[in-house]
Amino acid sequence: MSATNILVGLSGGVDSSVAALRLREQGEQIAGLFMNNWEEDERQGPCRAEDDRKDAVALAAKLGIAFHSRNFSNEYWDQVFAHFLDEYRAGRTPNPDVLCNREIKFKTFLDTAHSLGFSHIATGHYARVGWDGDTWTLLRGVDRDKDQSYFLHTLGQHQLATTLFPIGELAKPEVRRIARAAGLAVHDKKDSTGICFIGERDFREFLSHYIPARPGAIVTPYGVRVGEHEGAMYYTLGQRSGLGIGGRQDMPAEPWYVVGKNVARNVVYAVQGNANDWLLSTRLDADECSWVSGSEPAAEFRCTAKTRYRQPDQDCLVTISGPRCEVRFDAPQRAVTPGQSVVFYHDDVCLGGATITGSNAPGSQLCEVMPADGEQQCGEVAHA
RNA sequence: GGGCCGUUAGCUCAGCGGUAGAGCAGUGGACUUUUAAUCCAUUGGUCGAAGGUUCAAAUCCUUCACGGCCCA
Repeated sequence: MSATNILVGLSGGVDSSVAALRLREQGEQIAGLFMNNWEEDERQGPCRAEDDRKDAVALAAKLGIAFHSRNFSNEYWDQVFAHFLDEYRAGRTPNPDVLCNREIKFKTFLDTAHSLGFSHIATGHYARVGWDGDTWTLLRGVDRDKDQSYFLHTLGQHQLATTLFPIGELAKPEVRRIARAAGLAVHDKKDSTGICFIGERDFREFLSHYIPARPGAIVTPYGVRVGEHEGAMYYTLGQRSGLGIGGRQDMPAEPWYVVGKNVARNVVYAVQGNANDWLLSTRLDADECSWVSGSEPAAEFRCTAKTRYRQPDQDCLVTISGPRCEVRFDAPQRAVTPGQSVVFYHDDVCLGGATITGSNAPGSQLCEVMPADGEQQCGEVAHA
């Protein structure tokens, strides 16, 4: 690769550090940019973003490259977080990191790089960019366990043409080994998890700062009140923890799972057993289809898909209709959740994805099949 | 008024002479750049109360309290 002018997104973690290191060793002209996209409440505790920033600064110094810093928190709030909250209010379960990549890392950051005179950007994602002689392709990271292509499925030709993923060919242990060999202080830094830029949180507590609690009933699909929740929008399909439902007479001693919810009536439906039928679906509907190549592979095609991150690929048939698509799975899927992304693959190639709007899981039909008398049942159970 | 059954961790229950267990819930950790799931670990009880029998009682006896059912 000829010498290009690359701006590397530095997070202060191992992955982006090694990404920068590799480019540097390849003789590329690079600079680093650290972004701060979330203003901490900073009530107490050390500010993690500040520590990360120091790590990024130290790395840039060690590599002898220019260091830039930007605060995109306004953009993050407007383009990612506002939508994230709207989705929760509407009872769906959004995926902020998919949006964050589309709106911040591969838009705001990319634009910033261009305006600073850089031709390319690079990040520490576990994914690869390919060229098939005609179009750019997005490939899974070689480390199947860390692959992050799921979060990158909204990238298109424009982004991939100017993006490098220097560690996409590496496995995580190798990345750490390289970091240690190069004497990078962050070689054993813990992987960051939680929402990108926001971090690991007690999720319900975090959400409650933006969406006020609204206690209501947890009900079986048959209308039996089995517990109380803090607000239907705080729960997601398939969720077990946080329901607080103990033993009940005449019911098996199995854990309870959310199988449906009705935000308007503030009811959460729950059933016992991890893989109960109420959670299983064989097809889903999705909207906002986006294709890496720029257009859908065909009006109808077979491929594999993930309905959530780190899920094994599932065989399916996709049927396109405009911006929407329908996905039929060969085997039933558990807890297909509106708001999450369904991402399509042909082997290692990520074709694109879409936002799930609904499925044919019995539990997800509960809102509709609980009409007038259902209303009554819900009111009844409130003081049962 | 009489009879029977029950009262053990937050919840549902097991233990039925040698000073307590399970599932669920909860908590912590692992995994994980969403939310989950999953896995591992773990907190928690003066066994309704008071007497008595016994070397020893959650376990036997008596009384009381509170539930539930049945007969009048």
